[in-house]
Amino acid sequence: MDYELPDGTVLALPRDATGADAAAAIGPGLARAALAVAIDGEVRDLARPLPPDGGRLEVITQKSGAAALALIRHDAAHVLATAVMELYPGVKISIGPPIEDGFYYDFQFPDGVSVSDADFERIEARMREHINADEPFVRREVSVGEALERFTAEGQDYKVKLIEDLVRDGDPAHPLETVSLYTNGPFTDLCRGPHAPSTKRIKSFKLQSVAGAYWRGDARNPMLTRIYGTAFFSARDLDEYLERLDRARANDHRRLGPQLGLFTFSEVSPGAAFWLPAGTRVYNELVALSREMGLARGYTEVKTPQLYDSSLWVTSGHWDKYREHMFVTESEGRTMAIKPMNCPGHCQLYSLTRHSYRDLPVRYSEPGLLHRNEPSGTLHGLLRVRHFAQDDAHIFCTEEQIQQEVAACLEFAFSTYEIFGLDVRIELSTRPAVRIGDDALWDRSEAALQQALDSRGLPYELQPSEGAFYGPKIDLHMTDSLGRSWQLGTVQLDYNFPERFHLTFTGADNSEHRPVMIHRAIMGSYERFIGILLEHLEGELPVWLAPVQAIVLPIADRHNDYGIDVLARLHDGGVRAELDERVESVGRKIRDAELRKIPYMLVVGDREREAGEVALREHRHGDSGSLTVEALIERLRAHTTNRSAR
RNA sequence: GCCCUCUUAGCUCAGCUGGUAGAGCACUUCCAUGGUAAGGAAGGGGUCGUCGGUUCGAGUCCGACAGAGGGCUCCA
Repeated sequence: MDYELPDGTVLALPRDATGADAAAAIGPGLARAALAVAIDGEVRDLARPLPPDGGRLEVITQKSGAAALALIRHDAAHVLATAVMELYPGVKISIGPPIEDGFYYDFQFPDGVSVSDADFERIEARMREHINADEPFVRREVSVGEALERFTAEGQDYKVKLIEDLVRDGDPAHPLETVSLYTNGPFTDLCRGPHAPSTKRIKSFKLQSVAGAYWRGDARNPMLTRIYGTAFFSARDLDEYLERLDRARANDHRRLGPQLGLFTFSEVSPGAAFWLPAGTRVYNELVALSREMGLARGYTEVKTPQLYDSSLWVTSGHWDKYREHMFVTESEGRTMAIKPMNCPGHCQLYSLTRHSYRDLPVRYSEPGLLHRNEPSGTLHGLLRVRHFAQDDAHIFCTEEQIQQEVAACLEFAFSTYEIFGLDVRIELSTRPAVRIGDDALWDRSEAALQQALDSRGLPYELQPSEGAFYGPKIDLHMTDSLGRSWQLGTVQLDYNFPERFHLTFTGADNSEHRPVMIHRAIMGSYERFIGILLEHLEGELPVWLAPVQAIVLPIADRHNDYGIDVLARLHDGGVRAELDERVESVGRKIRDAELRKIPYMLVVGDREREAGEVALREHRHGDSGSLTVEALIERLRAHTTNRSAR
């Protein structure tokens, strides 16, 4: 049988040769290093015979990157289960896959038994014994009946359910006859594989956390105990990874926010930030940016009420679908609810006046305060809150205008992200199974979104049937410091609200027509955006956004008067500046300003007073020489006007 | 909402198997008047998240509640 190697040479092997044979045929060093082989990209155990029809063959070693890591992490998950089975008799096992940075295994512990990270040491010790014992992973194919019998006898209900599902979900034309089992030491698991040859290949591992996870990811199912861990080919790689996590934690916005005096939280209002003066300045700058950019793009700002009679929510459909997430109150016998979104208010506003086709598109924007009663367990710093505002807008247009409006939204969005150097991930979500509107309408609207993306040459991930029931959408995502993905922007087509609110415009034919609505946000919520931005910039806000742009640092008390003079001129020049009048050494004042990440530090002493200048020190850059206050203001103004980095 | 964990001074954290609270930073005052990341000294500050229980005695053990953290589900 002939196999093509990555370098293009062809390897001829006898029938029934295994992956290990292939590696050995290439070289003895490779045979020792081999973990698995990939045939046409499919990773297989070394011990398995190669597929008889040949193909591209690649030997997987620890240098193979993600594929190799996934292999030993999967191995580690099995070793974890091995240790847990031994230490906790009666435990039920479910699944244990490798994931992005590690692996997990889900268990159901016997009643009254719980596991916490305090138990990790004991579990890890047992795992280490199995790794040091160099136990081979042995694959065996058994009949479905035998596997069911085995796991039923062992009381492993979840494994039984998994096999039953495999049978049920299989192709009826070719019913599933066998499943594969992997054995390492005393442990045998239902597993598709592949695995490395033996447990010894796991060079370095660590259990990280324990969490609850619903069986099959369904909240109606029992909650299992998930143990997370990670594994690497060397202790050094593991240490590096853990250090990277630590650094990421230092850039967590929940740490940076209070540290930089931007915002803080209090248990008297869970899920709502208290914005300190410095943070409020940042927040207001972002609102100003959105306002300025919207003005240039034909948006008009509106203000709509916070509180609405329940009848409005009945009309919008929120009362049926979203009520438990709304804050509801009573007044004079009427049931009122605080808005969780601006759209119903904007529809109401649109419907209060008549509209001609000549006026479309109408683009209402409003940084309105929203409240959503998010479940307590989902709250997360600024990234998931109950009280927030969005750079929200609703566009009412004709069907013919959809494409151009969506394209304009994307232009708006990417012009915004560019200012911050954010690299967003784009998702296009199409029609869900349960939806309103006929398929021709969906065809057109999905095509409009797709064309808008294509015309800008933007790569996107298709999310089939993930659209809203009222229309398809484009979502724009960013990751936080720990790699978790959060939605910032969104562009959603909506045929539903115009219908429910009986929105109309008078067409050229002098009859009434239904407009289409586009919901769009770019930064998303200002709260979330600031959180993501802080993590992305490691707390170093650009000069135009910095709460304090410059701080004057007099060298000694006798320079305070000159400092006051400089400060006044900076304020006159529109610079957000402070003066450090404390009785401290200049070294100390510099250190404190550096820690506050203030972009410009202005040291003033005898020389500067004499020359009528300031000595400029830039955050992270150090001494930048002296210049006049006017020159400095000019420089700051330039950065602020074009919102450049520094 | 569900699972596990955590909650000690403004912040970061010590406090062994229960005997009655401690450090660094910050803050206040005083001295030093300093040239690019911490000058020195003294001092103030905590009903140990809340409520209840066990105990002669609870920051320390148990329970409930609240908030936070990591996940899961959810995010129309």
